[in-house]
Amino acid sequence: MASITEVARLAGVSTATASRVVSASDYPVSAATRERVLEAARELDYVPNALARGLLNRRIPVVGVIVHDITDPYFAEVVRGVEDGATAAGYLVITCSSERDAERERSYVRLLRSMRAAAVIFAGSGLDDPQLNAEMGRHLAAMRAEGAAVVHLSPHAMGEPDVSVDNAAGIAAMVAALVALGHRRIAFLAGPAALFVARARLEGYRRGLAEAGIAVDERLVVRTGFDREAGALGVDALLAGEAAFTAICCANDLLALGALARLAELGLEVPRDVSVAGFDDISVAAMTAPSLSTVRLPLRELGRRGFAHADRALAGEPLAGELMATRLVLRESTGAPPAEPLPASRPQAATRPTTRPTTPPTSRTRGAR
Amino acid sequence: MASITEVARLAGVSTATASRVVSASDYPVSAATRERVLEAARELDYVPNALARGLLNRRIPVVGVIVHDITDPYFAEVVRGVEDGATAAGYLVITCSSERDAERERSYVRLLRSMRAAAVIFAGSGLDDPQLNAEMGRHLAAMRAEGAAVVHLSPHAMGEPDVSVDNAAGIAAMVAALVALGHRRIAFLAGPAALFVARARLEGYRRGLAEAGIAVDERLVVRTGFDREAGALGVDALLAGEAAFTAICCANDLLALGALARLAELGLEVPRDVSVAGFDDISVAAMTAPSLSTVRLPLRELGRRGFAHADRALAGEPLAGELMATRLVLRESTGAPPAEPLPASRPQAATRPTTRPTTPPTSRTRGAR
DNA sequence: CCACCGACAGATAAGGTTTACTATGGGCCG
DNA sequence: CGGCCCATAGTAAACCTTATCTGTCGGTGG
Repeated sequence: MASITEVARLAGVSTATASRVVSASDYPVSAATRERVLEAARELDYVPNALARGLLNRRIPVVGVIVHDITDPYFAEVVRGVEDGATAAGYLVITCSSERDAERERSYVRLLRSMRAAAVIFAGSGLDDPQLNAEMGRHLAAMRAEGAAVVHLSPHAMGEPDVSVDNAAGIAAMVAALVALGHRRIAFLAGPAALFVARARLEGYRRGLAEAGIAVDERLVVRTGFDREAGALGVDALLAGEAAFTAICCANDLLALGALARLAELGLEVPRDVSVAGFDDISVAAMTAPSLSTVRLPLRELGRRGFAHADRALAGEPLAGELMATRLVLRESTGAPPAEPLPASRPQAATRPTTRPTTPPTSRTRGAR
Repeated sequence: MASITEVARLAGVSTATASRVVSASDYPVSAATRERVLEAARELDYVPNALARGLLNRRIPVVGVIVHDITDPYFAEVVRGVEDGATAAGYLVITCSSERDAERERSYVRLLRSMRAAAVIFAGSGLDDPQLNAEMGRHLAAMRAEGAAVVHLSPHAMGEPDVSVDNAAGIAAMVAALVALGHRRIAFLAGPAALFVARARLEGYRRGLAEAGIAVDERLVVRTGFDREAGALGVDALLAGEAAFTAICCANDLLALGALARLAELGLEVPRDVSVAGFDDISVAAMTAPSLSTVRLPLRELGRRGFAHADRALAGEPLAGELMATRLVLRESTGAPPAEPLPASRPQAATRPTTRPTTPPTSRTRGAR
């Protein structure tokens, strides 16, 4: 592997001169010398050693993005947005998928710190775990002190996100849309209680109902996970409960997709028997049957602005938080409420078969419930 | 930012001794000294500088994964598999999304080379572009010469992939399944002609038909892109043609999803009027209406084995190519062929409306065609 | 009792790059 | 015609870590 020393020797100049040419410094070098150096570099297939450069600059042009799960379309979109910005600015993007494991997240942050990454962008929301957050807080403070940028794109333990989406307003708008369709009894699959972003969305649900003058029935608020399986379980929990509902509003699309699948299994038709709404508008949402009413988040743009924020921080420019608007997307899964709300008084409707029935679910009529 | 020099000074030892302790070398250090050093490191919140280490080792514990598009679920799965292996082995994963831009891919490879990445894994297939591949070939040869591992998970210009999936056999199996259902006239949406993986799949299509004793009707082989939009266009092209077909086999799931959407728009029912099959089994495939018959690829495992291959290469162990089997997944989009094959003699069925009609597509009966 | 060995610690070079500082001319102003 | 500045080139230090080599000291075998 050719080093700059060899390039310099071949060109018959000092390493300093060679460095000035290949690193495009503004130090004056005569045209003839420059050409000789470039020729030598080409000859030797010289590629500068980013490690040596980084060692000197105390920083390497890399930004790390920490996501919960790279196979989740939400995060994939955000990462892509970060890449848009970062690549244009000459940075390389390192995607770190924590698999929702705090230990792994911590070790990624440590690794990024050890390689002097210029910035760390947290795409996902933090968990409310005091001990964990204390240690993470120390790490992040140290990174900032060392000149790196730290950006949060979702609510987290250390406070408000730097760039984010108005989660609460988005859910409130969806609740308002459901109310406009005639719903008064709207259930909410709230996601994990410890996840800050889920809290923000629950807050939006409460606000939406409050603005419509509807009291919150706590029995209709179901704590769940954040994936499809959790959506199915949430439906089961609602059907097993006593509180009536005509619509299910979900804290994210994956929950809604799970709810749709479970409702179909139970022979309930959407939106005739119950309306279902999601949040995020991941690309699948338009392709299900029925297609999913949801709230579109500008995820790619979120990633772009997240990087832009980091870039400004690195340049020492003044920073301001940003909150991006969401957009309501009404598709087929929402409609007018049924004459008679769920759940009907059939407790076994809520027991979940452990294996999927081999016969396709028969379409039950409402009267059958 | 504390360096090992400061740790050593605080502990009252030389940098050499401090290094031996913090880098877990097997050089003997007395227990008392070791404890003093560890205490000092804790005190100063010392994090070793990966750049300095890499400069010395001529390699940094990072593997780069080059994908076409990180938002494509296919690649997201593969990346996750690579991460599984890499994280366990102490490597950090850099995901590089080339956005199918050759220039960007080249610049990523250059960047990875410049930071002395231990390995580069190409998740996607190469394009048949001789000039481009010549230059890429030089880069990769240089990287290998410098001790880095280069792994291909799909067919590419430089020959067979190192670890891959049996694309041809998978498609052939799907063709056989369609034949078993009674289909004889099976169309194929083949993807981009220049993409090596698309060629392998086309080859599988030909083989499948040959094994069933069916001659290939070249009019039924449609060159397309590799995304949903291309699937819709492929359906249009088939309907505009003269050759009869009762099934559409697609080179990937995104094409099949596009085909399903377009067929629904045209009022054709799947599988009653025509069967549709995909390839990859991305997670959406199970959630569409009708759900998609497809071929499951062990994508996450592909990523894992891809890393394992790189790891062996770095350890200097002997290497052997691996070809992983696929699995047929028959869902709702395939069935017995209709009595009368498509296309019916209505040429305007193939003209695509530029905007989606505002009224939902009415369900036309077969007799209406 | 001496030579040697093992356990441990320190000094130093090397890895590749950039940059502040130094050096050498030639041209220009006085 | 001499001093000075500018353009250009070279020298060497610094970034941080680790491996190699050297040194010391207590102990052990002959």
